[in-house]
Amino acid sequence: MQLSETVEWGLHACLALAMMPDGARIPARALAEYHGIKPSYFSKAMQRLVSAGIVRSIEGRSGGLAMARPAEEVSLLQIVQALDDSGGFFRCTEIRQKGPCAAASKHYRAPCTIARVMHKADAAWRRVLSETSLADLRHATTQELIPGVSEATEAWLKETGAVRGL
Amino acid sequence: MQLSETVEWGLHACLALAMMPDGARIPARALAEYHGIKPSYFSKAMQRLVSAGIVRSIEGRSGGLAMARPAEEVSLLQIVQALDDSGGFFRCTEIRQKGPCAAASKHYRAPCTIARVMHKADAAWRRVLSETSLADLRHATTQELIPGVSEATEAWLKETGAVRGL
DNA sequence: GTCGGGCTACTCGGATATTGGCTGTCCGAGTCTGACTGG
DNA sequence: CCAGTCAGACTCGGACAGCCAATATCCGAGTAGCCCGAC
Repeated sequence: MQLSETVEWGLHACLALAMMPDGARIPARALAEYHGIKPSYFSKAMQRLVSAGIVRSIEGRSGGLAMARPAEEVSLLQIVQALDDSGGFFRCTEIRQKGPCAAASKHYRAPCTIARVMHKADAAWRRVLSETSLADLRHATTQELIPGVSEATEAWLKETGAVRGL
Repeated sequence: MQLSETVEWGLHACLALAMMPDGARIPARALAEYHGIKPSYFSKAMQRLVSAGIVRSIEGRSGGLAMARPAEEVSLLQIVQALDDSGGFFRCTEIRQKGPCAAASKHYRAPCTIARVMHKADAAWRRVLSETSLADLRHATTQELIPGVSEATEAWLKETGAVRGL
């Protein structure tokens, strides 16, 4: 089982948005091209982030995308869940109640032992992601820049005029 | 995103097998019926556990399934990975190297910050499951038995003659 | 009575359809920009 | 010179196909047990 590829896209996109100065916005098409992603499906992922209140979309001719909240108030878990949420990896279908030897459903109040362990693992996974904010990610990324990328990015943004609102 | 339903089946099946006395075996068909699962696809899940070395299959007329190893030596992670393994939930496709502003691939030795956090979350998930053995699960289950199920199970097994090899 | 052989029934294992959801694409509604026109 | 108006182009958002993997099913190869017959 694997997370949707849109999760990776959304994380990189949010990281890029969080690095832009306040008030700036960039069209989804340009953001996709910058990451080498096909824009059509990428915009669908951004839609989900918008409806989740993480990303803000500005319409119109010089519109684009921007973070809706400060990076400090956005956890990676929120991003991931907005893009690929099924309420946890493990879903207990209560098969212990389904066999020919099951008791009355009245007796199955507490979750079964298997579900408890699996949900504990799910919680551990979510915990790591909820404890990391987008600002943490941004800080770590700026600490280990790849040589030349910042300059190339700035030049590319200037050349294409993708960033607006400054 | 969600784990395959076969994971739940496999966990319950292994728990049931681990509760049987040594030397006993039960056909996959009976094990599926006991859990209220359609046998056809269930057997495919059991196949994977067999090829992973977790479950042993005895062929022939009075054949069936049994644990291949003691329950103490089987972690839940092994069961889950045998049934639904994709090498972790998050897969980094290195999109940071794919845009028009990427540097030479020589400079991307270390994993990117996003992948690092996601892999850390994956590790936390796997850790919980690797620290729980099937014997732990069996112990916890016997501590909180549902009233009447043990008796009904024993009667059903005797009635259908599903268990062999005693 | 005992041993051997063959038959039967039952098991697992893999080859084969089917379905649901993620992936990928497109076009329409809405809106901001910018220029043009009139005062 | 300035304000109002209008056309234009570009944006997001949702509706519409395609494809892959998980699901579901079936049948065949193989084996252990059991019955029968011969010695």
